[in-house]
Amino acid sequence: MDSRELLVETMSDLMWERGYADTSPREVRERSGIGQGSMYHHFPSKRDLGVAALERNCADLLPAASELEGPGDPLARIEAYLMRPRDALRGCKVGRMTQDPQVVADPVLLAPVSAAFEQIHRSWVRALTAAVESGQLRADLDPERLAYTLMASLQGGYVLAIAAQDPAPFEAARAGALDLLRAAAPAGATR
Amino acid sequence: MDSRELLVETMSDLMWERGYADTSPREVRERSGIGQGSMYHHFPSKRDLGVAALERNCADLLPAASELEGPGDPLARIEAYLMRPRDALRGCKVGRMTQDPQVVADPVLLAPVSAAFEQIHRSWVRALTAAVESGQLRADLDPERLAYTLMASLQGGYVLAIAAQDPAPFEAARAGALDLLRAAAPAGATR
DNA sequence: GTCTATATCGGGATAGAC
DNA sequence: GTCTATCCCGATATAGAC
Repeated sequence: MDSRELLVETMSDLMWERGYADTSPREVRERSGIGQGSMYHHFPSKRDLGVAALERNCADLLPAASELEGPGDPLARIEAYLMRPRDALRGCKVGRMTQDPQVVADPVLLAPVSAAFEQIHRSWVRALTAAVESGQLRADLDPERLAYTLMASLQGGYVLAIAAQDPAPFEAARAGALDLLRAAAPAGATR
Repeated sequence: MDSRELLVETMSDLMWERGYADTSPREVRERSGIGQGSMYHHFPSKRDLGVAALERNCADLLPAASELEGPGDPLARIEAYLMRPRDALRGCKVGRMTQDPQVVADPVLLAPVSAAFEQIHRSWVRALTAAVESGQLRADLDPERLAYTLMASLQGGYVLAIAAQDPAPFEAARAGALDLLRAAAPAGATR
Protein backbone atom coordinates (compact mmCIF):
# COMPACT_ATOMS: atom_id res chain seq x y z
CA MET A 1 0.00 0.00 0.00
CA ASP A 2 1.39 3.41 -0.85
CA SER A 3 1.83 6.21 1.63
CA ARG A 4 -1.17 8.18 0.55
CA GLU A 5 -3.48 5.21 0.86
CA LEU A 6 -2.05 4.29 4.24
CA LEU A 7 -2.56 7.82 5.51
CA VAL A 8 -6.20 7.84 4.49
CA GLU A 9 -6.84 4.45 6.05
CA THR A 10 -5.17 5.46 9.30
CA MET A 11 -7.08 8.73 9.45
CA SER A 12 -10.34 6.91 8.74
CA ASP A 13 -9.74 4.55 11.63
CA LEU A 14 -8.85 7.36 13.98
CA MET A 15 -11.88 9.39 12.98
CA TRP A 16 -14.10 6.44 13.74
CA GLU A 17 -12.47 5.98 17.11
CA ARG A 18 -12.10 9.59 18.19
CA GLY A 19 -13.85 11.86 15.72
CA TYR A 20 -12.15 14.59 13.71
CA ALA A 21 -11.55 17.42 16.17
CA ASP A 22 -9.80 15.22 18.69
CA THR A 23 -7.57 13.43 16.18
CA SER A 24 -4.18 15.02 15.62
CA PRO A 25 -1.88 14.79 12.62
CA ARG A 26 0.73 13.53 15.03
CA GLU A 27 -1.34 10.47 15.86
CA VAL A 28 -1.82 9.76 12.18
CA ARG A 29 1.94 9.95 11.65
CA GLU A 30 2.75 7.75 14.59
CA ARG A 31 0.18 5.09 13.86
CA SER A 32 0.89 4.94 10.15
CA GLY A 33 4.65 5.29 10.44
CA ILE A 34 4.63 7.93 7.68
CA GLY A 35 6.98 10.86 8.15
CA GLN A 36 6.00 14.47 8.60
CA GLY A 37 7.22 15.74 5.24
CA SER A 38 5.59 12.88 3.39
CA MET A 39 2.29 13.51 5.06
CA TYR A 40 2.21 17.20 4.24
CA HIS A 41 3.32 16.37 0.72
CA HIS A 42 0.18 14.30 0.14
CA PHE A 43 -2.19 16.36 2.28
CA PRO A 44 -1.39 20.06 2.77
CA SER A 45 -3.62 20.24 5.84
CA LYS A 46 -5.40 18.13 8.40
CA ARG A 47 -8.65 19.11 6.77
CA ASP A 48 -7.62 17.74 3.38
CA LEU A 49 -6.75 14.43 4.97
CA GLY A 50 -9.99 14.53 6.93
CA VAL A 51 -12.06 15.00 3.80
CA ALA A 52 -10.44 12.03 2.11
CA ALA A 53 -10.82 9.85 5.21
CA LEU A 54 -14.43 10.87 5.72
CA GLU A 55 -15.34 10.14 2.11
CA ARG A 56 -13.91 6.69 2.53
CA ASN A 57 -15.82 6.07 5.75
CA CYS A 58 -19.05 7.20 4.14
CA ALA A 59 -18.48 5.01 1.11
CA ASP A 60 -17.90 2.04 3.42
CA LEU A 61 -21.52 2.14 4.54
CA LEU A 62 -23.14 1.91 1.16
CA PRO A 63 -22.58 -1.71 0.06
CA ALA A 64 -24.45 -3.09 3.06
CA ALA A 65 -27.33 -0.66 2.60
CA SER A 66 -27.72 -1.72 -1.02
CA GLU A 67 -28.76 -5.13 0.31
CA LEU A 68 -32.03 -3.46 1.23
CA GLU A 69 -32.79 -3.50 -2.46
CA GLY A 70 -31.43 -6.94 -3.28
CA PRO A 71 -33.29 -10.18 -3.97
CA GLY A 72 -35.70 -11.84 -1.53
CA ASP A 73 -38.95 -10.56 -0.13
CA PRO A 74 -38.89 -6.98 1.15
CA LEU A 75 -39.53 -7.66 4.82
CA ALA A 76 -36.78 -10.29 4.89
CA ARG A 77 -34.31 -7.79 3.40
CA ILE A 78 -35.37 -5.19 5.92
CA GLU A 79 -34.94 -7.59 8.77
CA ALA A 80 -31.55 -8.76 7.46
CA TYR A 81 -30.21 -5.23 7.19
CA LEU A 82 -31.65 -4.12 10.51
CA MET A 83 -30.21 -7.11 12.36
CA ARG A 84 -26.91 -7.47 10.55
CA PRO A 85 -23.98 -7.88 12.97
CA ARG A 86 -22.75 -4.52 14.20
CA ASP A 87 -20.31 -3.56 16.89
CA ALA A 88 -22.55 -1.44 19.10
CA LEU A 89 -19.77 0.00 21.23
CA ARG A 90 -17.79 1.27 18.26
CA GLY A 91 -20.77 3.22 17.02
CA CYS A 92 -21.38 4.33 13.46
CA LYS A 93 -18.38 5.81 11.66
CA VAL A 94 -20.64 8.24 9.84
CA GLY A 95 -23.20 9.04 12.53
CA ARG A 96 -20.44 9.93 14.95
CA MET A 97 -19.41 12.83 12.75
CA THR A 98 -22.67 14.65 13.48
CA GLN A 99 -21.48 15.22 17.04
CA ASP A 100 -18.14 16.65 16.03
CA PRO A 101 -18.43 20.45 16.15
CA GLN A 102 -15.61 20.94 13.65
CA VAL A 103 -17.26 18.63 11.14
CA VAL A 104 -20.69 20.17 11.48
CA ALA A 105 -19.26 23.67 11.15
CA ASP A 106 -17.50 22.85 7.89
CA PRO A 107 -19.83 22.29 4.93
CA VAL A 108 -17.16 20.41 3.01
CA LEU A 109 -16.72 17.92 5.84
CA LEU A 110 -20.42 17.59 6.50
CA ALA A 111 -21.40 17.05 2.86
CA PRO A 112 -20.36 13.39 2.54
CA VAL A 113 -22.15 12.63 5.81
CA SER A 114 -25.42 14.13 4.60
CA ALA A 115 -25.07 12.43 1.24
CA ALA A 116 -24.44 9.01 2.78
CA PHE A 117 -27.50 9.19 5.02
CA GLU A 118 -29.63 10.44 2.17
CA GLN A 119 -28.62 7.53 0.02
CA ILE A 120 -29.25 5.00 2.78
CA HIS A 121 -32.60 6.62 3.45
CA ARG A 122 -33.57 6.15 -0.19
CA SER A 123 -32.68 2.46 0.03
CA TRP A 124 -34.82 2.12 3.13
CA VAL A 125 -37.73 3.90 1.48
CA ARG A 126 -37.64 1.61 -1.56
CA ALA A 127 -37.55 -1.51 0.59
CA LEU A 128 -40.39 -0.29 2.82
CA THR A 129 -42.46 0.77 -0.16
CA ALA A 130 -42.02 -2.70 -1.63
CA ALA A 131 -43.09 -4.22 1.69
CA VAL A 132 -46.25 -2.13 1.71
CA GLU A 133 -47.01 -2.93 -1.92
CA SER A 134 -46.54 -6.64 -1.39
CA GLY A 135 -48.91 -6.53 1.55
CA GLN A 136 -46.30 -7.24 4.21
CA LEU A 137 -46.86 -3.92 5.92
CA ARG A 138 -50.06 -1.98 6.50
CA ALA A 139 -50.87 0.35 3.66
CA ASP A 140 -51.47 3.29 5.98
CA LEU A 141 -47.81 3.41 7.04
CA ASP A 142 -45.61 6.05 5.45
CA PRO A 143 -42.36 4.55 4.08
CA GLU A 144 -40.56 7.90 4.20
CA ARG A 145 -41.23 8.33 7.88
CA LEU A 146 -40.66 4.74 8.74
CA ALA A 147 -37.31 4.81 6.99
CA TYR A 148 -36.14 7.59 9.28
CA THR A 149 -37.55 5.79 12.31
CA LEU A 150 -35.61 2.63 11.55
CA MET A 151 -32.40 4.45 10.74
CA ALA A 152 -32.82 6.35 13.98
CA SER A 153 -33.30 3.12 15.94
CA LEU A 154 -29.84 2.08 14.86
CA GLN A 155 -28.15 5.45 15.29
CA GLY A 156 -29.81 6.03 18.64
CA GLY A 157 -29.08 2.46 19.70
CA TYR A 158 -25.38 3.22 19.40
CA VAL A 159 -25.80 6.25 21.62
CA LEU A 160 -27.55 4.23 24.32
CA ALA A 161 -25.05 1.37 24.11
CA ILE A 162 -22.06 3.66 24.44
CA ALA A 163 -23.65 5.46 27.38
CA ALA A 164 -24.19 2.12 29.11
CA GLN A 165 -20.88 0.69 27.87
CA ASP A 166 -22.93 -2.37 27.00
CA PRO A 167 -24.22 -3.56 23.63
CA ALA A 168 -27.54 -4.63 25.16
CA PRO A 169 -29.46 -1.38 24.66
CA PHE A 170 -28.46 -1.37 20.99
CA GLU A 171 -29.64 -4.93 20.52
CA ALA A 172 -32.86 -4.25 22.38
CA ALA A 173 -33.57 -1.06 20.41
CA ARG A 174 -33.37 -2.76 17.05
CA ALA A 175 -35.13 -5.91 18.23
CA GLY A 176 -37.96 -3.72 19.52
CA ALA A 177 -38.12 -1.93 16.18
CA LEU A 178 -38.48 -5.27 14.47
CA ASP A 179 -41.22 -6.28 16.93
CA LEU A 180 -43.13 -3.14 16.01
CA LEU A 181 -42.70 -3.76 12.29
CA ARG A 182 -44.10 -7.25 12.69
CA ALA A 183 -46.96 -5.95 14.78
CA ALA A 184 -47.68 -3.63 11.86
CA ALA A 185 -48.46 -6.44 9.47
CA PRO A 186 -51.89 -5.91 7.89
CA ALA A 187 -54.70 -7.30 10.05
CA GLY A 188 -55.35 -10.90 9.17
CA ALA A 189 -52.14 -11.40 7.17
CA THR A 190 -50.82 -14.94 7.51
CA ARG A 191 -47.34 -13.56 7.45
CA MET B 1 -25.75 34.50 40.54
CA ASP B 2 -22.38 33.79 42.08
CA SER B 3 -19.23 33.03 40.12
CA ARG B 4 -19.29 29.33 40.71
CA GLU B 5 -22.86 28.99 39.49
CA LEU B 6 -22.16 31.13 36.45
CA LEU B 7 -19.14 29.02 35.55
CA VAL B 8 -21.15 25.81 35.71
CA GLU B 9 -23.95 27.26 33.64
CA THR B 10 -21.57 28.56 31.01
CA MET B 11 -19.70 25.27 30.82
CA SER B 12 -22.99 23.38 30.52
CA ASP B 13 -24.04 25.51 27.58
CA LEU B 14 -20.69 25.09 25.87
CA MET B 15 -20.70 21.34 26.38
CA TRP B 16 -24.09 21.12 24.77
CA GLU B 17 -22.91 23.20 21.84
CA ARG B 18 -19.45 21.77 21.33
CA GLY B 19 -18.94 18.75 23.58
CA TYR B 20 -16.29 18.49 26.27
CA ALA B 21 -13.05 17.83 24.40
CA ASP B 22 -13.48 20.80 22.10
CA THR B 23 -14.48 23.27 24.81
CA SER B 24 -11.62 25.23 26.35
CA PRO B 25 -11.37 26.89 29.74
CA ARG B 26 -10.58 30.06 27.85
CA GLU B 27 -13.99 30.04 26.20
CA VAL B 28 -15.67 29.52 29.53
CA ARG B 29 -13.81 32.51 30.96
CA GLU B 30 -14.57 34.72 28.02
CA ARG B 31 -18.25 33.87 27.80
CA SER B 32 -18.85 34.05 31.53
CA GLY B 33 -16.65 37.07 32.17
CA ILE B 34 -15.05 35.30 35.13
CA GLY B 35 -11.31 35.84 35.59
CA GLN B 36 -8.65 33.17 35.38
CA GLY B 37 -7.73 33.07 39.06
CA SER B 38 -11.35 32.95 40.12
CA MET B 39 -12.07 30.08 37.82
CA TYR B 40 -9.19 27.99 39.06
CA HIS B 41 -10.13 28.86 42.60
CA HIS B 42 -13.54 27.21 42.19
CA PHE B 43 -12.49 24.45 39.82
CA PRO B 44 -8.88 23.25 39.96
CA SER B 45 -9.13 21.67 36.53
CA LYS B 46 -11.20 21.62 33.38
CA ARG B 47 -12.34 18.14 34.32
CA ASP B 48 -13.75 19.29 37.67
CA LEU B 49 -15.75 21.96 35.92
CA GLY B 50 -16.81 19.43 33.30
CA VAL B 51 -18.14 17.03 35.91
CA ALA B 52 -20.23 19.74 37.54
CA ALA B 53 -21.56 20.95 34.20
CA LEU B 54 -22.35 17.46 33.00
CA GLU B 55 -24.23 16.60 36.16
CA ARG B 56 -26.33 19.68 35.66
CA ASN B 57 -27.06 18.81 32.03
CA CYS B 58 -28.06 15.29 32.99
CA ALA B 59 -30.32 16.53 35.76
CA ASP B 60 -32.00 18.89 33.28
CA LEU B 61 -33.44 15.94 31.36
CA LEU B 62 -35.22 14.26 34.22
CA PRO B 63 -38.23 16.48 34.95
CA ALA B 64 -39.62 16.03 31.45
CA ALA B 65 -39.09 12.29 31.54
CA SER B 66 -41.00 12.04 34.79
CA GLU B 67 -44.08 13.13 32.83
CA LEU B 68 -44.06 9.63 31.42
CA GLU B 69 -45.31 8.54 34.81
CA GLY B 70 -47.74 11.39 35.44
CA PRO B 71 -51.52 11.45 35.26
CA GLY B 72 -53.53 10.58 32.18
CA ASP B 73 -53.74 7.37 30.23
CA PRO B 74 -50.43 5.70 29.49
CA LEU B 75 -50.45 5.99 25.71
CA ALA B 76 -51.30 9.68 25.92
CA ARG B 77 -48.34 10.25 28.27
CA ILE B 78 -46.08 8.33 25.91
CA GLU B 79 -47.23 10.35 22.96
CA ALA B 80 -46.86 13.62 24.84
CA TYR B 81 -43.29 12.86 25.87
CA LEU B 82 -42.29 11.52 22.46
CA MET B 83 -43.69 14.52 20.62
CA ARG B 84 -42.81 17.25 23.09
CA PRO B 85 -41.15 20.23 21.38
CA ARG B 86 -37.44 19.67 20.90
CA ASP B 87 -34.82 21.58 18.98
CA ALA B 88 -33.62 18.87 16.63
CA LEU B 89 -30.55 20.71 15.39
CA ARG B 90 -29.20 21.33 18.88
CA GLY B 91 -29.30 17.63 19.64
CA CYS B 92 -29.48 16.06 23.08
CA LYS B 93 -27.20 17.57 25.70
CA VAL B 94 -26.67 14.16 27.25
CA GLY B 95 -26.63 11.94 24.17
CA ARG B 96 -23.98 14.12 22.59
CA MET B 97 -21.54 13.19 25.31
CA THR B 98 -21.42 9.58 24.10
CA GLN B 99 -19.54 10.73 21.01
CA ASP B 100 -16.94 12.65 22.94
CA PRO B 101 -13.87 10.46 23.24
CA GLN B 102 -12.65 12.22 26.37
CA VAL B 103 -15.98 11.72 28.12
CA VAL B 104 -16.27 8.07 27.19
CA ALA B 105 -12.70 7.39 28.28
CA ASP B 106 -13.29 8.87 31.74
CA PRO B 107 -15.57 6.82 33.99
CA VAL B 108 -16.28 9.80 36.21
CA LEU B 109 -17.51 11.85 33.26
CA LEU B 110 -19.45 8.98 31.72
CA ALA B 111 -21.22 7.97 34.93
CA PRO B 112 -23.86 10.73 35.03
CA VAL B 113 -24.64 10.06 31.35
CA SER B 114 -25.25 6.35 31.96
CA ALA B 115 -27.28 7.10 35.06
CA ALA B 116 -29.50 9.64 33.29
CA PHE B 117 -30.33 7.28 30.45
CA GLU B 118 -30.99 4.45 32.88
CA GLN B 119 -33.44 6.54 34.79
CA ILE B 120 -35.22 7.72 31.66
CA HIS B 121 -35.37 4.13 30.46
CA ARG B 122 -37.06 3.09 33.67
CA SER B 123 -39.68 5.81 33.20
CA TRP B 124 -40.32 4.60 29.66
CA VAL B 125 -40.63 1.00 30.84
CA ARG B 126 -43.20 1.89 33.48
CA ALA B 127 -45.29 3.89 31.02
CA LEU B 128 -45.13 1.16 28.38
CA THR B 129 -45.95 -1.53 30.93
CA ALA B 130 -48.99 0.45 31.99
CA ALA B 131 -50.03 0.80 28.35
CA VAL B 132 -49.82 -2.95 27.88
CA GLU B 133 -51.69 -3.64 31.10
CA SER B 134 -54.45 -1.22 30.22
CA GLY B 135 -54.85 -2.89 26.84
CA GLN B 136 -53.56 0.03 24.78
CA LEU B 137 -50.64 -1.99 23.43
CA ARG B 138 -50.46 -5.61 22.38
CA ALA B 139 -49.54 -7.89 25.25
CA ASP B 140 -46.83 -9.64 23.25
CA LEU B 141 -44.70 -6.48 23.09
CA ASP B 142 -41.76 -6.23 25.47
CA PRO B 143 -41.76 -2.89 27.34
CA GLU B 144 -38.03 -3.13 28.08
CA ARG B 145 -37.14 -3.44 24.42
CA LEU B 146 -39.69 -0.96 23.27
CA ALA B 147 -38.40 1.59 25.74
CA TYR B 148 -34.95 1.41 24.15
CA THR B 149 -36.46 1.57 20.67
CA LEU B 150 -38.35 4.75 21.44
CA MET B 151 -35.42 6.39 23.20
CA ALA B 152 -33.28 5.47 20.21
CA SER B 153 -35.78 7.00 17.80
CA LEU B 154 -35.21 10.31 19.51
CA GLN B 155 -31.46 10.02 19.91
CA GLY B 156 -31.01 8.76 16.37
CA GLY B 157 -33.40 11.38 15.06
CA TYR B 158 -31.03 14.07 16.29
CA VAL B 159 -28.17 12.40 14.44
CA LEU B 160 -30.11 12.35 11.17
CA ALA B 161 -31.34 15.91 11.58
CA ILE B 162 -27.87 17.27 12.25
CA ALA B 163 -26.44 15.36 9.28
CA ALA B 164 -29.11 16.90 7.06
CA GLN B 165 -28.98 20.27 8.82
CA ASP B 166 -32.76 20.05 8.80
CA PRO B 167 -35.17 19.14 11.60
CA ALA B 168 -37.36 17.13 9.22
CA PRO B 169 -35.66 13.73 9.69
CA PHE B 170 -36.03 14.08 13.46
CA GLU B 171 -39.71 14.91 13.17
CA ALA B 172 -40.27 12.08 10.73
CA ALA B 173 -38.41 9.56 12.88
CA ARG B 174 -40.50 10.20 15.94
CA ALA B 175 -43.75 10.52 13.98
CA GLY B 176 -42.99 7.16 12.39
CA ALA B 177 -42.33 5.64 15.81
CA LEU B 178 -45.71 6.88 16.94
CA ASP B 179 -47.34 5.43 13.81
CA LEU B 180 -45.85 2.06 14.65
CA LEU B 181 -47.02 2.26 18.26
CA ARG B 182 -50.56 2.98 17.10
CA ALA B 183 -50.38 0.16 14.61
CA ALA B 184 -49.45 -2.03 17.56
CA ALA B 185 -52.76 -1.54 19.32
CA PRO B 186 -54.35 -4.90 20.14
CA ALA B 187 -56.38 -6.28 17.24
CA GLY B 188 -59.95 -5.06 17.48
CA ALA B 189 -59.20 -2.30 20.00
CA THR B 190 -61.55 0.63 19.55
CA ARG B 191 -58.73 3.04 20.23
C1' DG C 1 -11.98 35.25 45.99
C1' DT C 2 -10.16 37.59 42.27
C1' DC C 3 -6.47 39.54 39.48
C1' DT C 4 -2.32 39.54 36.11
C1' DA C 5 1.74 37.31 34.60
C1' DT C 6 4.11 33.36 33.37
C1' DA C 7 5.10 28.33 32.21
C1' DT C 8 4.54 24.03 29.65
C1' DC C 9 2.91 21.30 26.23
C1' DG C 10 0.86 19.55 22.10
C1' DG C 11 -1.62 20.78 17.70
C1' DG C 12 -0.92 22.24 13.27
C1' DA C 13 2.01 23.76 9.89
C1' DT C 14 6.42 25.46 7.33
C1' DA C 15 11.42 25.22 5.66
C1' DG C 16 14.66 23.33 3.18
C1' DA C 17 17.96 19.39 2.74
C1' DC C 18 18.28 14.82 0.57
C1' DG D 1 8.49 11.84 -2.10
C1' DT D 2 10.53 11.64 2.13
C1' DC D 3 13.29 13.36 5.97
C1' DT D 4 14.56 16.39 10.13
C1' DA D 5 14.40 20.78 12.25
C1' DT D 6 11.87 24.57 13.52
C1' DC D 7 7.94 27.90 14.22
C1' DC D 8 3.69 29.76 16.14
C1' DC D 9 -0.31 29.52 18.69
C1' DG D 10 -3.80 28.16 21.82
C1' DA D 11 -5.02 24.82 25.56
C1' DT D 12 -4.27 24.11 30.17
C1' DA D 13 -2.49 25.22 34.22
C1' DT D 14 0.60 27.55 37.99
C1' DA D 15 2.50 31.63 40.71
C1' DG D 16 1.98 35.03 43.57
C1' DA D 17 0.18 39.81 44.35
C1' DC D 18 -4.08 42.30 45.89
